Amino acid sequence: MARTRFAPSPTGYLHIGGVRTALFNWLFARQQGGKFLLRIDDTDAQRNVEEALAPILHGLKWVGLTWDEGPEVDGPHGPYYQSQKNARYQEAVRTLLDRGLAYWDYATPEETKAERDAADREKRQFVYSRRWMAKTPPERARFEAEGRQAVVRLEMPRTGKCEFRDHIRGDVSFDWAREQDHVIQRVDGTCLYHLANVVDDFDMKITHVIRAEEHLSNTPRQIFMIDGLGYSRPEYAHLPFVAEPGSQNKLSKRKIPQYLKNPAFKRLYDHGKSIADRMGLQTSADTFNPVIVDFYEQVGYLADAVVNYLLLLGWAYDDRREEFTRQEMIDLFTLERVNKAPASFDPDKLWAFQDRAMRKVPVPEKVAKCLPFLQRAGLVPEPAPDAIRDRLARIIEAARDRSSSSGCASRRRPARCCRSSASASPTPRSSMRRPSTS
RNA sequence: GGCCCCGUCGUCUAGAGGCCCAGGACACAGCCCUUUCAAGGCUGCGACACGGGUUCGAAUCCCGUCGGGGUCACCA
Repeated sequence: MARTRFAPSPTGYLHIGGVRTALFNWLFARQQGGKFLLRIDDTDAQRNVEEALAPILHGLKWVGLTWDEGPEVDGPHGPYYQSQKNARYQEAVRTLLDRGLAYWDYATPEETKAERDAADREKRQFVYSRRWMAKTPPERARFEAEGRQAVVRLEMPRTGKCEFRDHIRGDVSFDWAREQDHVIQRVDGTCLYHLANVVDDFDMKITHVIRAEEHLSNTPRQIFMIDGLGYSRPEYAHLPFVAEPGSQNKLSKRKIPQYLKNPAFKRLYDHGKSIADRMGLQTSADTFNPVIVDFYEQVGYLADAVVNYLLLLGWAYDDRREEFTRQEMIDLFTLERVNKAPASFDPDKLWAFQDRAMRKVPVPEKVAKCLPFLQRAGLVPEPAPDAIRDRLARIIEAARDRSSSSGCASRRRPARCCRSSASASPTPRSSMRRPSTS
């Protein structure tokens, strides 16, 4: 049975690219009749894991990517937080040590850095001298007598190649000699990401590792541990990045000012901001940001439209079909059809999906969807009187095409939207605009 | 810089040697429909990074170049 996972670290927000990674994992698991798990990669002990995790769980729920095992639902292969598994990781480290695949290293960070710098200066590849390597108790005792403390490093091969198959990239190979003796356990005994990752994937019986391309070059060291620990290798699929509008750079939540120079991105942002302002929402870049999924929920997008758009970022079914229901996505998705090149985020196209999807929403549902927005904006009293509901329904009914097309593709549309959502008078006109985007 | 990955219209993509002087979608322009604005319909603009091969034939295979990205932590 296929088991996939999405393993975010608790950063306090859910990146749109992360949603896509989660989506692909979810689709694959659902299609195979397998399980989709959520695991929290918090080996780097943080104080407010709970607080930093909440937005991520919330975002996944909003887009409907439910997990079968993980936080809140738990499961038979927990815990699903890496911070709770250090003993288990140390056990794996011991195994690697026992098998001679890892060693105690007594170099200080300064000494390691000095070697690295020297290699840099001489323009050669850095290879650790293993000068402070200790593999036997006497060696350890000697270094410890000097007052040194040890980390555990992998003793990586220095010849040969690491080869593996990737569902998206085909056969990939790396020279072992390029790999470093990576640290897997810190001086304080806590373990690092790669080790934890490998152990968890094994403990959780993950069969397919579907993750972003940035992990492609991390794969050899993980495979080294997987093989060393006697685990079986999962299948891999390294997804291309979601790139910035109009470029190949990885989309980043910190570059909003730069993205705002892109007209389409600016339209997307301004439209959202005008709605947020009208409702008195906080719009600092940390929370209100089109690179973060929350943005779309706050502004009133349809989760299905966002998901449908994201599905097409790096994946296509054929040369015609672009709209899919959840079930169709599940039935039709294949890793083999995922593109290799990075896909840049196109705000206009996202908007087109939202617009089209909105037109299909029945009036009563639209009323229900936009009511909370009108209320937050102070245009409708909190328990909405029936008279207002009726009137709202009639407004939306009467203006259906218009309101659904207020999100249409014309350049002026967003501007008009903004104007109307910002307008204070609860006239039919102004109140029917917002629904169109809610 | 080393290594790895990638390279079809502005953007997302279809294309697995002849069906392609390259198809669809978004955006853009124009026309039709329409009391208006939308929606819808139609038309247009617009790409195989470059150079060599292989082949009767290449976007598709091979080599090189160029370009872009990723990665090289006691981060994840």
